[in-house]
Amino acid sequence: MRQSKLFTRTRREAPSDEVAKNAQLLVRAGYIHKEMAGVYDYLPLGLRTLNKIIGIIREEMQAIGGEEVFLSALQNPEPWKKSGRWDDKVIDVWFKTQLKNGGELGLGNTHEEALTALMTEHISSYKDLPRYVYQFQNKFRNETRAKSGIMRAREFIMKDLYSFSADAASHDAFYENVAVAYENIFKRVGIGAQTYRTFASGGSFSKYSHEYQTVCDAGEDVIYIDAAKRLAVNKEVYDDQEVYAASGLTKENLTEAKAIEVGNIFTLGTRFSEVLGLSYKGAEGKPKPIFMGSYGIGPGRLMGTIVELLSDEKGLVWPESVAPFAVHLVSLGKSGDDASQLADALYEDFVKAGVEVLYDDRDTSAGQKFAESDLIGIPKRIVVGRDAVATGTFEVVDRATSAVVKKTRVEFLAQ
RNA sequence: CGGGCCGGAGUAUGCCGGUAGUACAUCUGCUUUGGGAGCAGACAGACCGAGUUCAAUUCUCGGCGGCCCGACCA
Repeated sequence: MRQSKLFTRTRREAPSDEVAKNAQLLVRAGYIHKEMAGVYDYLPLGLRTLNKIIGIIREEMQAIGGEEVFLSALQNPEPWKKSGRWDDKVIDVWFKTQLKNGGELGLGNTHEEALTALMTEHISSYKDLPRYVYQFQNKFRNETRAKSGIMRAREFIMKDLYSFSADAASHDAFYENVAVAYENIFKRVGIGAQTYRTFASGGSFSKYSHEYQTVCDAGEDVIYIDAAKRLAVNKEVYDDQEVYAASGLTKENLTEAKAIEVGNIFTLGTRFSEVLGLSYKGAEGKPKPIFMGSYGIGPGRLMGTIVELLSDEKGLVWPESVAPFAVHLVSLGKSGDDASQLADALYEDFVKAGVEVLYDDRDTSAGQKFAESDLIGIPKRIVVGRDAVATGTFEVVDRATSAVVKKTRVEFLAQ
């Protein structure tokens, strides 16, 4: 798209009320806007990156047999009362509201209840199993303290996957499939090397769960890592001997680090299926509760994590896989002159070739364009100035490494 | 939820119990155009309420909002 048509502006300075690096840079570059504490809007560039992340997650969910749905954010209290989680003392982050006629509603903070209740209409036999259902939905959590920019928000998008299996053994096999899919996701968005499968508390559901923790000083969690085994232990279970028995880790070999929880995988067992009546008939005709799991990734938090890890003093630095555009075409010409006409032609070529390109066609100074381009963080910058007009070659600058190569228009078109 | 700090043009910030100053952004004109250009001009501001005072943006209290530390995070 043409940058002259992009409504967002960049800022030279970070807002005084943001300390978190992710929020400072994303606000400065015009990716997000803060609506209130813990509530952010995604602007055109930010939405493109968010959708890239969502696209990668979706591909990996499809690859392990996930079926995508979109459940409502408004929650019927009934299934929550059956599971015992409607009470504010049980879930302290509830946002609740009323219907005009006085009935109560909740804003979904997770979807185990709603989906489990829904699936009772669709699963009744062992022949219907397994089922893997996921969605991208906004979650609402009335956090007592929102913090860290988009990392811990009160309204945020979450990919939540739920598995419905016949028994623990088939559940365990799928659980490992999800683990592989998650590792693919983190690798593909550029944080694979810093992300560890981490043993964590299972809460009220099971003995322990797994989190995916990305090592980063901005993180809220403390983990203990065995780098060779690519495994870690969350501080909350650091003193739990069962974790070491299950993981094969040795406490003495672990090193401490701060980390961001970018995903989690949970065994739920029959905790929800039993109270909500989700069962199936086996071959012998007797009803059995379905064995469940739940698996979350917050695409917004993932975006913030990528910013925390990869950005530099000049601004954002996106991996190609999640960048809002593949190419930032920067024209140094003034509208109508040779350089500008050359840039226009190259832009048209890219558009025809299906290359995602942001074209800075504005009449502003070169310095401002470069500074803004660095801030926005698109992986490749192509500069069209006097040199390009004189030599027919374009300077291609790599945002991450600052490496420069020269290419002709023919070479671009051949790619 | 406990503790601390903060609230001023669109953004960032200096000073101040007595005419709210600066930079950037925006608008106009001229000159510029390979690293957030220059000059001239213009537009634009004290969260809400109460109290103290001759006088409050400034001090005090309350509310609302924001940030940080801690607790919490199924």
